[in-house]
Amino acid sequence: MEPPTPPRRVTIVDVARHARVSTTAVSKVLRNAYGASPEMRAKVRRAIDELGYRPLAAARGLRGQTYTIGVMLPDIRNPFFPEIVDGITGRLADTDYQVFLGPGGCNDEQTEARITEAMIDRGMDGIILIAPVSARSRLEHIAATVPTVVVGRHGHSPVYDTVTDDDVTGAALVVDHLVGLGHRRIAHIEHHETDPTRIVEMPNAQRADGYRRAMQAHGLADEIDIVSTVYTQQGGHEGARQLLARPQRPTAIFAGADIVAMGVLDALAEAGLSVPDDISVAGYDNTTFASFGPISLTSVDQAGREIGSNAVRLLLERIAERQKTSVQIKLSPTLVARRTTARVSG
Amino acid sequence: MEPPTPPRRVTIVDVARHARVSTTAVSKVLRNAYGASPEMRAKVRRAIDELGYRPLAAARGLRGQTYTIGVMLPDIRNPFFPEIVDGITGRLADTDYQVFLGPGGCNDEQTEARITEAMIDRGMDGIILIAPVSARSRLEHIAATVPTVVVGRHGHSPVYDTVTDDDVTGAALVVDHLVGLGHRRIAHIEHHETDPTRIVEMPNAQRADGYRRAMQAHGLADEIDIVSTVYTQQGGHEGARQLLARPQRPTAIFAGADIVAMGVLDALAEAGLSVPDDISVAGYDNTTFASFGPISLTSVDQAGREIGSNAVRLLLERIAERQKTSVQIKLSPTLVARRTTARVSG
DNA sequence: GTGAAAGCGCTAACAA
DNA sequence: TTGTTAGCGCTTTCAC
Repeated sequence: MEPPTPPRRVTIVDVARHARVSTTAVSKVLRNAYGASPEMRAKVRRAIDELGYRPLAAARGLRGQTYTIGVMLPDIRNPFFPEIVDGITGRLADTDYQVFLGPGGCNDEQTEARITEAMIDRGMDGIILIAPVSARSRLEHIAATVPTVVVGRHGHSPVYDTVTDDDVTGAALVVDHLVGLGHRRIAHIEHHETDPTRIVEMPNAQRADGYRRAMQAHGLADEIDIVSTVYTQQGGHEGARQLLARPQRPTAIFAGADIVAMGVLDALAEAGLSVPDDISVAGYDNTTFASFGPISLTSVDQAGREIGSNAVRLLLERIAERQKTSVQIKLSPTLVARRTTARVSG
Repeated sequence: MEPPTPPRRVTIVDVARHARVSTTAVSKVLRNAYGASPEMRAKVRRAIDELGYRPLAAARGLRGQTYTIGVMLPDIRNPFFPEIVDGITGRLADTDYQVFLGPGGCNDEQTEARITEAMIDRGMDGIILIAPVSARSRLEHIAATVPTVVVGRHGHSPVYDTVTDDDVTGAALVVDHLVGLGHRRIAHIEHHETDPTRIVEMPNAQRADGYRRAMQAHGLADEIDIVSTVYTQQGGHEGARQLLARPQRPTAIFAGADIVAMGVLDALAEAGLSVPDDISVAGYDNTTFASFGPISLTSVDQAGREIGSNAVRLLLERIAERQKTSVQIKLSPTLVARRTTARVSG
């Protein structure tokens, strides 16, 4: 027979009694707070170990902190996000904080709202929003309630910090690379954006903009050719089909995301075109896909770990100091040239 | 100037006052508990809406439930897990429960312990462990503390429910398929397992076993050829290299996971072998990789959504009824034949 | 430096 | 059916 009721949890009172001190003293030791002598600390620590005591976060949260940080991921499937999460957890490994991931519903504002509310309701000490699609007013509302860091979305706000990668530069890296290989007819597949505020804040828009500017800088303004679909494999497939139907088809396709590039490769294979001999392809994000040998996709690396660890750093600062100022960090991407791009033929 | 302090949260007392009822009444309405007239319910609901009240989960948890379910993922990078998570969140969408994901540290017992403890400390009402690697005693310890469902690990326990896919059958599906295509020298790449209890409980071991048995059933006992590496791309690469070094190399390789198959394809490409003309390759899990056109990997589909939704169902049952019995659900996989397997040549 | 006591927001006995 | 009241486990004044 199993014990029908789980054994009662060890509480701070048990520890206090066992160490022959007050619960206040134990609490102070737990929080490394001022007002406990070294001897007292030692006594309490021993009692904690002996009883196997662990504080109940929910109870702590009622007065103080829960030592919990929520990370909202818009799409667990996107292979770029694990990098960011690693950066976050890595930096938090030595602290008392614990990370929990809120599974976002693939770029759906409603789901985002539900998750962020759930995080706030659970007393999370801070929130990291990764590539949120919600309206800026929503983000500011969240940030007014709980310390917040927004990742992968441009546009400053006084109430939250941001960590982004320079998408304009990233796009330029790709264009420079392709131009360097002799390409001129370089097309771009972007994620279609309608919302006016998002149009400047979302990375996809920035990439398209970076592409446009870089093309102009190379004197290729007339060759600018952008297809608007969505950042999915299907979107890439569809985009490539449209580009292949052009009277003069491009010699290179710059997809706004690796997953889009996958769809492009797929469509090119169906059309009987070989990469990179007939056409060059580049992606963005340098996901696991990209590095995988048989694919070997030229891509832009965003240094996800750094993004994550910077986000945590800012968040902890915000939690600790309740700073009035907001910080924006912009990291620089690098190009990873692989086998899907080559010197233009013919 | 922003308000320096976030506006005080609306509490159950505010709602009670606004609706001119007791806090008990509000609490009952929140929990759909017995003992509130329809009129009272209506009054309270209105007050809740007007004030925009949301209960604080931490405070609820101190006496009752937190309406939070924790899902431990051993490896966010594994593209099979999102399917399971979708199945979980899908079934929970209409309930008051919210899911949070604990990012596991890639099959590390220490990290698993930390995450599960963190979940318990945060008063989660139930826990779903996906493919945990911890010792069975650890799992039973967790299950004794909080309602628990274990996914993707064979072996029954009276204290937790399990949902698994029939890995033995899945492996047999692959072998049958390959034998049907005329293959006889079919090799398998497995994940090396040392721990004696895990050796029977982990899916990888079951797949290897299924392979062995299916080979025997086809009278190919002498052709059984297993390479032990790990379930990673490198593991697959390494395994394939070992197999290619055989005096008589296999005509087909059955990798224990899609990610392993990726490494295999990589190694074969390096060796100048073409798939499936020179050699057939099959994976397991039917991840996004597999379905991707240029790869088009034959694989075994585990119906992740069903696994997830079944796990939640069992967990909610356990939370509600504190049942003394444990349930085991075993789902059946299906084979998805694609272009990496073909009739044996020569 | 230390501890008593109040209270965080909610639920659950128990009275009314 | 309704409301009163006592906690849940912790942190935080505020005395000492």
